[in-house]
Amino acid sequence: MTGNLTVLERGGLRVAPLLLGSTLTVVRGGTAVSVRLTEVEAYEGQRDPGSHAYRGPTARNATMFGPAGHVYVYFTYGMHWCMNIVCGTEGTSSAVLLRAGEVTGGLDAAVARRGAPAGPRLASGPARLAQALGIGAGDDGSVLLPGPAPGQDGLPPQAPDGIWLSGIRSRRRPGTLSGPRTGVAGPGGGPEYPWRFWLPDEPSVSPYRPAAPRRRRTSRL
DNA sequence: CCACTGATTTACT
DNA sequence: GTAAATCAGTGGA
Repeated sequence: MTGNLTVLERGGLRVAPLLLGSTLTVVRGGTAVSVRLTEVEAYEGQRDPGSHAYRGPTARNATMFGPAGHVYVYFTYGMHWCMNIVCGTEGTSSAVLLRAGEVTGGLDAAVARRGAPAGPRLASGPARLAQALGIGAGDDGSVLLPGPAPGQDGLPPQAPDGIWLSGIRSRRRPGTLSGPRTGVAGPGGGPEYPWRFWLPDEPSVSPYRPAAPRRRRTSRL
């Protein structure tokens, strides 16, 4: 199974459910961590009020406007990194946010990075997933490589640094669930955009949470 | 279990 | 100036 990633060009909304159950492996400095994806969200560029690309290209979202098969990584809330896979044709700014997964390889490294015990919460939530994988500053724009990483599935080890995706489906798995996106403010977070997808009966799937009500931050008197 | 709060920085208005 | 595709901790039921 070589991994043909041309399916990503179909766009995030079509691709998101196909990513469920696939395996993402990140190799950094000789350490590999793998997750089996259980929860994702699609973002559809300038036609999607919930997307970072809704108001057009900026320095931050530039990678989203590039070709499919690259990684869009953004920093938010002053401390968290989140990871997307860019989909669609170049210029459409479509992407899929990777929200949760089950750690299937490199458990010790994932536990060390997270500073949390092994268990279903280790990579449950987009920031936890990115942290477990070692994704952060400098990974935005990285290329996604097809197929299992070297060292997996009987391949010889000694993988160079890289991000691999294997096992993407060509058809949506029956029983796949969907609903409104988590933490998205405004109309993009409503039921008109049920673009969050997850697998049933997976403990790593994060609980749904509506956008946080605006909390007063300055001048508390 | 649930509700609420602080953390902490960037990008954009 | 302010909101942000979040998370960990606290306190209460």
